[in-house]
Amino acid sequence: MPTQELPKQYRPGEHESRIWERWLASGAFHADPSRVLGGQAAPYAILIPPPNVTDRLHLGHALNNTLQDILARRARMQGFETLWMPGTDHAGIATQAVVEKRVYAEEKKRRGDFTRDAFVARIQAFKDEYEAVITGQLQKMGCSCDWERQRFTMDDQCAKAVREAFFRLFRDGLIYRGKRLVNWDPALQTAVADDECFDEEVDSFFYYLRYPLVHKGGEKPQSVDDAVPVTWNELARRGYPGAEHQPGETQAWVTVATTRPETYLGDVAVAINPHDPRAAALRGLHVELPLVGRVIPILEDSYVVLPEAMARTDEEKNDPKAKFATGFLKVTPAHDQNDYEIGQRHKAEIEGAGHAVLINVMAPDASISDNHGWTDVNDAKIFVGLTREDARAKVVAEFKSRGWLEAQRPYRHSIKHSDRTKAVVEPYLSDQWYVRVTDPRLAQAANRALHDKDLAFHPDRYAKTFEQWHENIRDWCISRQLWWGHRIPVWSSSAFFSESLELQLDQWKSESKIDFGIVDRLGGQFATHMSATTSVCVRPGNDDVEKRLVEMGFTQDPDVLDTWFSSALWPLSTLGWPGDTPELAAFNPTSTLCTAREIITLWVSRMVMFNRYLHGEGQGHGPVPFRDVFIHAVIQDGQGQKMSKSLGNGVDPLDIIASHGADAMRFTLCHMTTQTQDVRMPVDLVCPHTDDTFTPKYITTKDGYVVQAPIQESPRDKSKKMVTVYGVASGETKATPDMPLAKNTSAKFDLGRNFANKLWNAARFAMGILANAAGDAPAVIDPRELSLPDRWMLSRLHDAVTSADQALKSFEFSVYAQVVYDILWRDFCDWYLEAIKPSVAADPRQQRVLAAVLDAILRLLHPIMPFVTESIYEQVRSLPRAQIRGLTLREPGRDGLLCTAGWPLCDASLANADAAAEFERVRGLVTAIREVRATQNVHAKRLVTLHVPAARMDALLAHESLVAGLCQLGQVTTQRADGVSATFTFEAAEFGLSNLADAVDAGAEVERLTRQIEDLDKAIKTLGGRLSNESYVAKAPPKLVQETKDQLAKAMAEREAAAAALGRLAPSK
RNA sequence: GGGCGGGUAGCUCAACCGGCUAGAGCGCUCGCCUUACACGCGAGAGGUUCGGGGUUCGAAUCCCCGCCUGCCCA
Repeated sequence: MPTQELPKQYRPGEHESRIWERWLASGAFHADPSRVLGGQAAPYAILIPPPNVTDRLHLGHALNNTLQDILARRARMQGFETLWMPGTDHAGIATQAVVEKRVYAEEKKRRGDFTRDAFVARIQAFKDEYEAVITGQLQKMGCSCDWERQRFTMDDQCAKAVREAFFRLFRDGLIYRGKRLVNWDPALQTAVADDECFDEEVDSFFYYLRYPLVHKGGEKPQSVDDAVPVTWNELARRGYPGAEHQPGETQAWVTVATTRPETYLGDVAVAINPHDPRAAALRGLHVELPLVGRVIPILEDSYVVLPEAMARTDEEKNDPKAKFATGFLKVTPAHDQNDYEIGQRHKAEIEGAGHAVLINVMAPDASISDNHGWTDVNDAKIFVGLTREDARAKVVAEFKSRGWLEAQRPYRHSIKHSDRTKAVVEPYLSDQWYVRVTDPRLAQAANRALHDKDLAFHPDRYAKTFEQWHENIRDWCISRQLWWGHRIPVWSSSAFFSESLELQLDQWKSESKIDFGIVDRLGGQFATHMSATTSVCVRPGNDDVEKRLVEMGFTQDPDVLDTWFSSALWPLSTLGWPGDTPELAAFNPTSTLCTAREIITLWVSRMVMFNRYLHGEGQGHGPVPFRDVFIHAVIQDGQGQKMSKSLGNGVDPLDIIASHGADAMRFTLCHMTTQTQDVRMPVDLVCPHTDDTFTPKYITTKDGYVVQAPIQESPRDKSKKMVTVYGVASGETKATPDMPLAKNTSAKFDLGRNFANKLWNAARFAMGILANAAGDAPAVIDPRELSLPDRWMLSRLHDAVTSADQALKSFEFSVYAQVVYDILWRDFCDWYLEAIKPSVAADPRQQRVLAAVLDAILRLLHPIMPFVTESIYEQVRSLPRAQIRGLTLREPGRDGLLCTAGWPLCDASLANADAAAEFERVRGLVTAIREVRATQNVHAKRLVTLHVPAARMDALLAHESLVAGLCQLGQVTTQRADGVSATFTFEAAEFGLSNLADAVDAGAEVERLTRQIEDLDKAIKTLGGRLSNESYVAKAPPKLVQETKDQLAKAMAEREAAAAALGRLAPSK
């Protein structure tokens, strides 16, 4: 295409899809493990953090994937066999919830109206839809993934890995069944997820219950008779504040405050804050639960809220619970999440008192029951069988009648309810599966990777997050009461086994088809007696065994695995594990993982543990899944709120690609990725009716978030409306033909758009020169033979490549963006192109340098702006070339594509300090002349005359035409300017400019010179002050002192020259 | 409660080991449609580096105290 026909602006939409097709057709992104295994290339692999199929990607994902693509493309150009593995995550809870909502909204049907298989099919269809959307988004962004290898965490290959991993962990005793509190809907008798609940304020009461104090009896404390009452007199002796005011010889008590008195049946302790003045006096004492007779310890735990009167700080005083608190908290671990944690923290003390930490006093329908873990019922049998509401009334009545109810105060608070049934959600103990990550082969193995330097975080402070997580890790609950996910591969039976059945199971076990795990909390490994359950895990690929088990009366666990279980296997499953595949051999361990902070514990940690446990020699000694983990910033909206689906403030990358282009988006995102800061992204809307960009109206949600109002008016025509992403996401509005969805945009991306455009035009200009140029140049050019601008440009190129290499090596993405910005715009466009304009048409060698430098810059920019660079490269490639000694530009490997060309390599010989210094002088002089021209309003085209002090003429002569071209000089002379002229100082000498105009604005000159003198005076004062400080001269490094002296001398000389010029202009001053 | 960040120009962010008159982009002011680019060119204005103490010849940078703010884990 002739250059003249290239449009003046780079229009991304005209290039992106064509370039994408060329890339795909070339197979450039497809990795070949055999090249690694055959030793022809070193591997470089990145695993995509698989996005949830729940929703479209937003700008946070765009950032995440841009960074990965930059790393992948550069590695590919550097000659690594590069695999960027793409895929998506099934995101169990989130996806199922989204589909349930959608199905209800559209068909008014609930999950229970479908069979499990039918409903899973609906989710599957939803997943297919969003997987396609996400893939499209990534491809539009230019992501150079190996698309032929795309995976999904629930596809067959990943499912096999999940089954095998579960089997091995189960077999090795690292998976067990245990109890945990879940949100329980007693009406449906099922667990519900957090996002299936809503909070609602209800009017209720705080009840104040008195528990009598006792000394625990002998070795069998559960025997009520052994407990000895504690009297107020005794408490007074122990220093209990206020005890002396109580009737001395009667039994003392403590008062707990609770909103749920019926749960007292399951209390296992009473807790007090260690800072409570009463704590010391109570140490070692117990209380006896009324009617139940259970003797339970008094614990000290700082979770307990101090009553208002004892609060030590305003913060404590302002705790809303402080008004109601007594300082004593009943601890019911089986019926309250916070109490559960207190129970875990004080396990030993509670068990030391002779009973379990978890005492469940309810049946699944939330009625009081002694069949689900409660044994010491005693006189409390009067409550058994009551509903939780009736039980509450009766507990209160019983306490009251015995004088144990101290008070009852109205209290309004919010309570969790089930979406479906509106029933109050009950924290309820249920059976769950766990991975014993506390085993040293898992958690410790992960930390060892850090200490052995097999694994590194960037920035490295995140290593601490990783390390501390593993040090404090708790076993991982992996079961979820959902339908969407990997079904737990365990079949159980509580039946009595015949001998032949046992033989059959043993046979399968010996063939490694199944394994027995830890069966249940009773701990039986083998269950051949009635009360226990036998659970077997079936290895993948034994469908016949599964079938037979069902025939024998076994049923498969209905739960599915936590999504993170399959994500944790991502480095293995995507590469074909448990198969012995070339991909696995070539690319695991992978090279770099790019992700966000909160993922360190959720995902990074688990991948490290599983890879080390399951791969290679395994058992915690296997390889790490990746060597470097880069943690990048979080993109917030304009208000500093994190982008999220629920807030509806996520910006679709396709919107930005539409307004600015993919390259502009990528460049800007990369430019924002500094090491410490999260980034804010204020967005505007594009009116779908008029294409105007405008700032939307905002509203504050009831939760206090600031979001775009659901409906917006067109700025030019108020009658035209549109809806926002928030409006749709919140369900408040819907897009219609009259009211379409408005796209987002942000002026932030102008940076990248302008930069892409600058590159486009620089290339357009260079092509214009080079396409028409004639003349022969040597095939090999030695930089030493070149002109100053050429030598300088090559030296700058060397510096830029070195800096870019360093920046990317240390994952400093914004530095990389900065470096390429400066080399292209500041160096290549502002100075180099301007400098060679007069000479390049007639200088074939300079033409070769121009072509080579442009080519090198395209390569340097390709990872961050792949589309525009590839488009330009289509033409640059065909230019006549010469080898510039010291600069290596390897030819493309496939189809002439830049994405397969070599990363620029600059020999140290290209660095040229002399050329840099010399060019810097030219630049200084040019800038000084331009400043005078600007002050004097000299027209851009007017050629002015430069008057040079005779002593400086020789130095200048060599670069006269260069300077002349850069600031429109007509003549250069050693004669003094007479008549209409201006003066300026450069390198402490006085220069003149004439022929500026018909008259010189003396006032402007005086102002400029005066300002200059003021600046110099300031500098002289600073520098002089530094030198007059004896300690500075004595203690600072001599080099620095000398530097200061030189600077001072120069400033003083400049000041003198400027003052002289000023004196001539305005002798009176 | 534990851990990790941030507070620098009107805005968004830089500033390596403590050392350049604290930089860049946007915005602003002035002049230019200078045949690559007005998504541009040239020239400018703009900062008590959150507050207070300390260490040092020298502090945006290190230490202590305080204030504000974000995130992760519990």
